[in-house]
Amino acid sequence: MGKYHHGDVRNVLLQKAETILTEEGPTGLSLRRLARMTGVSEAAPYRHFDGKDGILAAVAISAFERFAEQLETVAANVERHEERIMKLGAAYVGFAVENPQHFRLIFGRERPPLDQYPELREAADNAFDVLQRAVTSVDRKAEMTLSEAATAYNRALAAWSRAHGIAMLVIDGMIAPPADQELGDFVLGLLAEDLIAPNDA
Amino acid sequence: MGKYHHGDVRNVLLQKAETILTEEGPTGLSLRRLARMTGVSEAAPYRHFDGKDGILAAVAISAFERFAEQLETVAANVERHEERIMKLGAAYVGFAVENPQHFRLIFGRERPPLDQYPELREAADNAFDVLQRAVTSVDRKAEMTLSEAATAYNRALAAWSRAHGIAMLVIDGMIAPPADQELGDFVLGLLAEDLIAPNDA
DNA sequence: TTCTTATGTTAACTGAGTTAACATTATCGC
DNA sequence: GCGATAATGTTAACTCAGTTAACATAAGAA
Repeated sequence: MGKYHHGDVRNVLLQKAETILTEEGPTGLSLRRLARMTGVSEAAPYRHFDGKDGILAAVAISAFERFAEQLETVAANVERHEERIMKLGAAYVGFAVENPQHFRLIFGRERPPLDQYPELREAADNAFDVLQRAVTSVDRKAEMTLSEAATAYNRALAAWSRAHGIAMLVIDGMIAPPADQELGDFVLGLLAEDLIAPNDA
Repeated sequence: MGKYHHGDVRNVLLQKAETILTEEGPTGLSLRRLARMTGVSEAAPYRHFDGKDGILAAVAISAFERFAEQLETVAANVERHEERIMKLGAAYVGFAVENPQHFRLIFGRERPPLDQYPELREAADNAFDVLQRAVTSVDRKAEMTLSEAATAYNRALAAWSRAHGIAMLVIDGMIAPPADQELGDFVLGLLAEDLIAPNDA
């Protein structure tokens, strides 16, 4: 005789969903299990979310928001352009390492289709905007020629790719920092590796 | 009254598994469906594979092999070290773009655990060896100091990360070549972006 | 108060993974 | 050739997931 309308089911579901996602990833997240954990009937979640994708979308949205916030903070607090790119990359990888499941959720194939969740699309766009602005904005406010702009854009993409690749390989356990090195230093080292001119033959 | 022992079930299953994986990814691949497509009972696949992970492992192994082959071919046919890294990166991304589902399978979280499939581990290790050898081997066979070796290793990781990041972002639809550019040129451009010394302030 | 909406319930359907129990065919030692 | 054994196939069942329909009750507006 579960009491009807305890009024907070949606939030509780979201909360538990966060927990499960963090611990086991989207595959382990099942609506039935969620319902059981919440002490509510197995169909109840459907009153609050548009099926499994719906709940994943909700979680993904908040993940995108945290992600964007963290990047924004870093970007806002570093003056030099190069340093900003580096720190941003480190923050990018840092988020991935601290929240691997969320990172996978927002980038991977399990992410609900953006077309079907406008708020999700918005959250995603916003996060990428933060990234892009932070990377492309240069210190001096000189006007750029078209080709300079193109170069800046490509450099942004290249930087993003670099961070993304490191993040992915690290959370998938393909590469790891050597025993005597902190993760942060390791990442910064890798990011720097490409910035240093390899002007050998 | 399906005839017993038509003798090729395993291969047919693998074949169909390839097809489904290519078209829909690992989620769409179901043993029951596979069995139905093959015209065999729904439990039959379990005689040939160790459950779903087993069949995924088999597919992943062959994917790793193709991947390694393609990288090897590229690495073997380019003399200059820098050019080899570039071409290798392009091939890496090329494989991902041409076989996105396979690429995801061998790198992603759906990949069966390496611990449980020794042949899979072997295939994986082999592919990464190819990569690493190709990237770290330098033209001149000078002996390296320890710190030089460490640098070379880090540079290899950086190059790998770069290619991996581009591959991921492209197959996940996060970045795309501009309309007037071929994918290959686009990728080479991004790869080069980091190799060119950005020696501005 | 009564009508409507939101939110909860139970029960059912579908489809997946997996296993057990059983049946048939190959194959190998004799 | 023949019989034991392994390999390979079958059916039937179990569990769990997602999802929906039909129904019940609580809250709030008219």
